[in-house]
Amino acid sequence: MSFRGINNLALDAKGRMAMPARYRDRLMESCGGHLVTTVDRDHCLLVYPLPEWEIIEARLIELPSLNQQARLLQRLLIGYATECELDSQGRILLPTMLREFARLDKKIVLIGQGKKFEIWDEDTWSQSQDNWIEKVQNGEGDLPAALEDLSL
Amino acid sequence: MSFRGINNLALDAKGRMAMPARYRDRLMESCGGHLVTTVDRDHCLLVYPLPEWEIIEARLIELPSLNQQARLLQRLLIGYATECELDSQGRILLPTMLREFARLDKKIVLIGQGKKFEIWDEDTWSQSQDNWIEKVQNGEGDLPAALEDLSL
DNA sequence: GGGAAAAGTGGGTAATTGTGGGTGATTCGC
DNA sequence: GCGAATCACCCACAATTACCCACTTTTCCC
Repeated sequence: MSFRGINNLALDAKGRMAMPARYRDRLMESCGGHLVTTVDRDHCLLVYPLPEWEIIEARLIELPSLNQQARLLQRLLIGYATECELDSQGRILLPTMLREFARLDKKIVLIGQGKKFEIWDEDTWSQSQDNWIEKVQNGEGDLPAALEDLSL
Repeated sequence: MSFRGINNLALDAKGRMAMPARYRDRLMESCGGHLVTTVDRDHCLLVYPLPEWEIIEARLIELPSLNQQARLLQRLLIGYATECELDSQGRILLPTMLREFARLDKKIVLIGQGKKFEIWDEDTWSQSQDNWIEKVQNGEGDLPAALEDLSL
């Protein structure tokens, strides 16, 4: 069972985000409301249920330490990873450092992405999106083999 | 058993679409009225029975996370994917964000496309159609291998 | 063609959800 | 040890959503 869907939300003055009600039950079941938030290369935030995060983290740690790319990934993802718990009203507090990293203003976008969520600043999201659609349509960039014969 | 046929429909003031009656029985059987709506690159919406969608989604999630193209596709398709249930009158509510994405006005077109449906804004639909026919006639664009030996 | 049934359309109400803010407790630094 | 800042919980309001009912139009059958 995976997370999907897009939500327009707002941060309150304290930097809290209300997790949409439709996800809450599932989150309480799968991780007791214990979440981990970290950053992504394209300046958005990632939110994992703790157990899922631990798998990812383990994989990251095992990456070859001498590889430059691997080290950068480790520093970003593990470095910024912060535990956040759902409060009694189903909100999580996003730490200041993470909000700054993703340049989150008041209006944000939360999207389900399978095992995780992504959080975007609304402006960043809509700007990037126009870009993507263009790119995807023009077929810019290399298609991984797995995509070549994807039938929707 | 696949969905086919084209339907001229209208959204009501709340953004709901009445699923044509001839599909309803089949939809109730195959997924209990549990549908998933998401977006497509050329600004229309896709509607899948939940089980069908889950297959697609699983494939998308397994794509390599470091590939740019794959991430874009995931964000669009999984990000926008929203569960919609047929209500007691056989309608589905299309979320505001999806309606905006596909620029749906009042008059829309619903097209059966095998395992899924496509929803277009009526104007977008008729314009695009003219475009395509022209392009196909002029033989613009490359044919992927799978199309080269397609026999109609 | 007339009647009945089904389908499409519209709207009201009540419950849920998202958002904002206040207050007390705790923690951290000085 | 004290003050300031932060954090967690509580309550309240506003907007949205889901559910329900009623009306109009079309279709199908007799």
